[in-house]
Amino acid sequence: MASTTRSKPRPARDSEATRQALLDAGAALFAEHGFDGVSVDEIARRARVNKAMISYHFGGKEGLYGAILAAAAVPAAERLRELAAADIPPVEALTRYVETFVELTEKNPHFPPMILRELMGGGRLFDEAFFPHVLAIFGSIRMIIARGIALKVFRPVDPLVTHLSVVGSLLFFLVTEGVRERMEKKGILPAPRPLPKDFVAHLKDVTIRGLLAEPPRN
Amino acid sequence: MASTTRSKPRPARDSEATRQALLDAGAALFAEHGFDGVSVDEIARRARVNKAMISYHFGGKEGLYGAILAAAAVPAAERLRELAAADIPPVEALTRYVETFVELTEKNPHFPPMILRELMGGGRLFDEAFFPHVLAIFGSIRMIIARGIALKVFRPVDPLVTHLSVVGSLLFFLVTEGVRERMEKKGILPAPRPLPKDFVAHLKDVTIRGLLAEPPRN
DNA sequence: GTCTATAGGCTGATAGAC
DNA sequence: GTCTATCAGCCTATAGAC
Repeated sequence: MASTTRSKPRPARDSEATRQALLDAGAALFAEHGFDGVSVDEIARRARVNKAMISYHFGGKEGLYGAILAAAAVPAAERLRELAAADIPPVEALTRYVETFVELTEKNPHFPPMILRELMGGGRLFDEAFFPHVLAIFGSIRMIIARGIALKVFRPVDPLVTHLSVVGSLLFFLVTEGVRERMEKKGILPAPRPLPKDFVAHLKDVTIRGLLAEPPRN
Repeated sequence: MASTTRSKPRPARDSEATRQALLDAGAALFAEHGFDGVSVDEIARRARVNKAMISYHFGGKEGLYGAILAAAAVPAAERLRELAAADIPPVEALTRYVETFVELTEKNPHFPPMILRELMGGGRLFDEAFFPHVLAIFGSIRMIIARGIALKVFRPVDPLVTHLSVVGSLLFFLVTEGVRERMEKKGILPAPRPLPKDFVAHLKDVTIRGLLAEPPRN
């Protein structure tokens, strides 16, 4: 795994670096413009790599796209699934879910736009190995909410609807950071640009208040 | 406005119908696949119209796209702006905002995906006549929230962050109806598919609880 | 207003040299 | 593993007949 040690005769110079450059360039471009909005020439240029390498390493444009999606979805699904399975009080679990989600997207800011595009579009990769991971990511928070209701910590809301509203507002916030940044530069943002941590704090505050069976003392 | 009366000599057979067919077909396809994911051939085929008509009536693919976006954004912005300007108690205004938003998208289900794609993407049409309307749509709810805070009906939350979370979850719900429909058909949806009215009810319930200065009696 | 035919550019993929 | 050269296919736009 630690790549070529530079002493053996045959193996190549830098195969892993090429792969990674393509994954990085592709993620940024696909997130911003969608699968159809990006050409393999652009990706190769940005990665400073020959475009034939996309076919060589990933079997083509679709293969690269799928690899990028999986590289982000698999670890995210794993961490969030663990969190949902752990025996943590519902309020804390919900909080940690949101924090973990944001933390994951700080490592990989291109994941939210890509997954949202997949949810909107016909669903290019929705049958393959990818779909179960999406289910895990969304299912985890749904389970946390359902558990909170079962324990009577939360009011008897609909878990499916509730998890959509929490994850939805979170995803929306994350995918629109770019617009706000651009608006701020133009000076047309009506208030200081909120940081992810501000949004997380708000979401925790308001949704917990909205869900709790026993309203907090003000 | 009532189109050709079929008696005069020169005017053409059905120009308005052609325009409308292109607007309808384009809206459906752009919403599902994005600007780059759709070819003018597909649009023309779906509209049962010759593709040269796109250039003739709208000056090209981009022109059609802009016309579709404006046709939905302009009336929406107008109605929501009125609502924000009216002197209505904050809780009711917030409720009506969400209801109006959903009602507007029932007339035009392709608007939420299109606007979300615009917000994510580099922003193809973001400088033109279109941008002010987006500002009005989002600004209206921000104003309602700010008013609620000023009147001490709502807790002193950040209006910018708060309106993002409300509109965000709403938009997310609307643009993911397609996936849930497909999942339901496959039998992999973990609960009965929530209708827009269920979601609206939930959003009203939970956000109002989360925002109110005086928590409601349970 | 509508349609056919076509131009000209760009797309993704690959064969074959190194 | 990498790169160059090249291909066939699709794309949008338009000139010109009706």
